[in-house]
Formats: sequence, C-alpha cells, structure tokens
Amino acid sequence: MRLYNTLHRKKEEFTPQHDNLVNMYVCGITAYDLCHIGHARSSVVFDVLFRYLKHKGYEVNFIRNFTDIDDKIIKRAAEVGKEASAIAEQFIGEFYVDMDRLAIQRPSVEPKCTAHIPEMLKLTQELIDKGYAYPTPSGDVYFKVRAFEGYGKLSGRNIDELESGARIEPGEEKQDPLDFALWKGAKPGEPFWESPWGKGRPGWHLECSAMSEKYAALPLDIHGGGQDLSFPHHENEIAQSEAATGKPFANFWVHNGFVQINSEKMSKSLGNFFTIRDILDKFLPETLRYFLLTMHYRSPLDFSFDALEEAEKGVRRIYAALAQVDAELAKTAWKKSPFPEEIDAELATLATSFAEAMEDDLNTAGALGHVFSAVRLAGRVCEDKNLRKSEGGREFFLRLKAAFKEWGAILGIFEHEPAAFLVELRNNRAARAGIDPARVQELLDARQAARKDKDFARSDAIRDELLAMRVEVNDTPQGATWDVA
RNA sequence: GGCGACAUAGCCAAGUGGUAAGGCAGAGGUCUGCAAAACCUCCAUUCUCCGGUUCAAAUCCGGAUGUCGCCUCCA
Repeated sequence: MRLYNTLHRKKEEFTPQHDNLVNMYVCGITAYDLCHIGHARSSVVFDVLFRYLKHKGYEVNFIRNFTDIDDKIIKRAAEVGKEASAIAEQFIGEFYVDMDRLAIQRPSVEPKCTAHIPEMLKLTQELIDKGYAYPTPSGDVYFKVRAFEGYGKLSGRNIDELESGARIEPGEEKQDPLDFALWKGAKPGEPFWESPWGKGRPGWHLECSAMSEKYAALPLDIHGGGQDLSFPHHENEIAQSEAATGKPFANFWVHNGFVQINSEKMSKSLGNFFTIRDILDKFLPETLRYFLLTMHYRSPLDFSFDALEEAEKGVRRIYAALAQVDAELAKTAWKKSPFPEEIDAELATLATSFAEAMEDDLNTAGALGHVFSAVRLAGRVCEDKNLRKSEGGREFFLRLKAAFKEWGAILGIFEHEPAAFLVELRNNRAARAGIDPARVQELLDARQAARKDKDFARSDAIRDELLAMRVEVNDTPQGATWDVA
C-alpha cells in the first residue's frame, strides 16, 4: 500500500522491514481529562490502519502508550486533591470506556510511562555519555539540540529559525533556548523517582523513545500521531532515539489532520470543545465513527452536529439496504431463473475499487463511495422480482454480505445486526427529537385499525398528527414502521 | 515574522497528467388507497483567480487572493 510519509512529504510504497512484521507506534493520551473528538479521530484513524494492515496479512505489533505522569496530571491532581497516579488511573479507565464504544481494537502493547522509569533513566544516561545531554545543578537533564545534526528534518524547520522563537523561562538552566528536558527535577510536593541527578520525573518526549525501543526493533516501520505532535514532540523523539542508537528512528511518519469547529481549531479556550461523551450522549458511536471516516485522514475535518446528522442518514441507508438483503435471504424458495452476470461483475469491480482506495493512503472516503455503489446495486436486485427470487440472486446476496463483512471489519462499522441496529438508530433519533416511542405505537395502532376499516380520512389524520411530532410512517406488507422525519 | 497545508456543485467530499466518485439536499418517474422508504432518471462543459509547461491540466510550474494550522501544552 501507499502511505503519506510526513518525513518526505509524499506518498510512498509501504513495506515493513522485517518480512511480515509491522512495528507501529502511536502516541497515546495524557491521562488527565476526558477524551475529546480529536482523540476520537486519531484513535479511529490508527485503528483503521491497524485493522487494514492485519487484513493484508501482516502481523502488527501496535504500541500505544499512556502518559501517566505529566505537568497537566499533577495540576489536575492538585486541583481535586488526589494523587497524580489516581488521576491517571481514573482517566485511563474513562479512555477505555470511550474507545470500546467506538469499536477501537486494543493495541498489542499499551505501556505506561511510569512503568518504564528505568528504561528512561538508561536512555538519559546514554545521551549524557554520548555528549547529547547535560544535567543542571538543580537536577534537570536537558537534551542539547544543537549537538544533534538533522534536528528539524521531520517538521521542515531549521535550527536558526527555531532559535528566534525559543526562550529560556526564568529558573531554567538551559545552555541553549532550544534544549528540551529529558528529566525534570522534582519540585516540592510533586511525585518523583530517584535518579543519578536527584529526585525527579521524566520529560514528556522521553517516554516514546524509551518505550519504542523496548517494544520494537528500531527503526519503527510506522510512527503515528496527531499533526500537532510533529513539532516539537516527534522531532524530539527522533533526536533522542537517533542520537542514542545511531539508527533511524522510524521509516514512516503518519499524521492525522485536526478536527475543527467552524473551520477553527477546537480548544478549551475558544469554548468550542466537545468530548466524545458529549457526542455519544446524542448520537450512536457508529454514526460518529462513520462520520470520521467520510473524510480523508490527513484533511482537516469540520465537526458540527448538523454534519453528524447528515452522516447518520448515510449510515441508516446502508443498514436499511443490509436489512433488506437479510429479509430476502430469509426466504426459503429460490427459482432457477437466470441472473445477469453483469451484476456479479459489478460487485467484483466494487470490491477491487474498495481495495484500491484503501491501498492509496487509506482513502476511507473514497472507499465509502464504493460502499454506496454496492448499496445501490443491492437495491436494484431487491427491487427486481425475478432477480431477488432467483438462485443467482441468493448467491449475489450472500456475496454482498460477505463483501460487507470484509469492509466492515476493516472500517470497524457495519458490524451490527441490521434490523436491530435500525431500531436502535431510530430510537436514538427519537430520543434526540423528544419523541415517546410508546405514544407513537399507540397512534400507529389506532391508524392500523382505521386503515383496516378503509377509513382513510381518519388514517391520514393520525399520520398528520404523527408527522407533527416529527414521526414519519412507512407502510410495509408486514405492517407500519416509523422513523424520525 | 518563519514554515506548512488547503481552495472541487446549494452543502459535505473523493479524485496528483487522459477528459469530474460518492453522500446529503433538490426535480421528475415506478411503487402506493394516498404517502413514506426503496429503485430508475436528472442535477459541475467544469475544479478560487491570472499566467505558463504539455498533444492533453482539477491534477505539474509561477504569481495573486482567501481560509486554516504549526513555530508554547495539545490528537
């Protein structure tokens, strides 16, 4: 497959170095608060990459860390009067709740920063020994950025440009404003670990370098994360790891684009901030996941509840088609009438196109276009009396279901039982619209009675009443169903 | 100020040299007691603008305009 490599700013053919094994490291969360929709995007993107690589037959060693000690965690802990470790544990738990709802598969390894202090001390010592780092009197250890040739190669910056923006904060003992902390001496009251340089804790960038090296043979095949992490975090990881090992750190750098609100970056200060729970209070996880996949992973994605509602309609249409296919397959008698080869051929073409889209830098938006073509194809067969009753039609339906099963496993959607999912989706929409399903059923029963008596005036009056509640009635041979208009 | 990304229909969005996927919305039709859903048909001679390269450009190059991001913690 082809993947966009931030390091070279172009798409490149992806091949792992060790035969069939893919080593993939993705920066995980800092556990100090609930996850927001940006975390959802990043998680979904790399989950799809993980699923797709496995689908292609690779053995994927997927490492995703937890930053469980950090300034923000300490600050939060102080605010609520808890231990930093308790805060981290709490929000790691909340993280899993959100990830599970979004059908994010668990990575192969999920190392925590605090469980790898010895590895980080060792790496820091190595960097000091090789002249890439220095301790300060107050117990900090800094990485000497100018000692590392190639600093800036990922983010496309040169060191002198960076110099102009950097400054030394009061109290810091850096030799150069560009230098960054590998180890931070503990301030009074802060959690700490013993080190050769005194009590302290690791700097944020260090953990990813130390844990990558521990859980994978460097260089990594893929290193991923949000676009904002490319500088300085990923740049610093490269500096640390390459300075220490003398080997390239990662062959492919993959960065997902940002979630924006009204074309602006989401941030707490702007007040345009949504947690995953804010969304899932109103919409099904499937809807959010589908929405996130309708745009290419590198593009900025504008989030709004209106856009989510539009995505929801797409999800509904796909499941409606799958439910109809299931209904057809539930029949027992099949005719020997001929089934056009073109339809089977078209399905095969769509499967190829889907694969091509995924091969081309994980183009899920393009792939979903082909999914809809399959939906229309299914509709065409379901619509045709002869086709849907034929032996060939039955085989077509089975092949279509198999295709959806495969696509669903890659994208992490379409995996629910269609009829049950449609009811769940409708109830979700009804709850949002403030509709009482029991009241709807009452009116539906009354309407059914009127229809039985051919009292269409009364039947239509009831339907108007329902419509006023935003309930849309759909008469089928099996009785009336409803949805939110 | 430095670096970078993006600009495709009413809206969302694929498409990186061969003549504009898909979704939502909209129009007409089939079906229906009438509807709805589903299905069929239609809906960008054109890809922000101006130049250039090429037999051929939404795609490559140069310029302009606009939007956003990074340069500080950030998915």
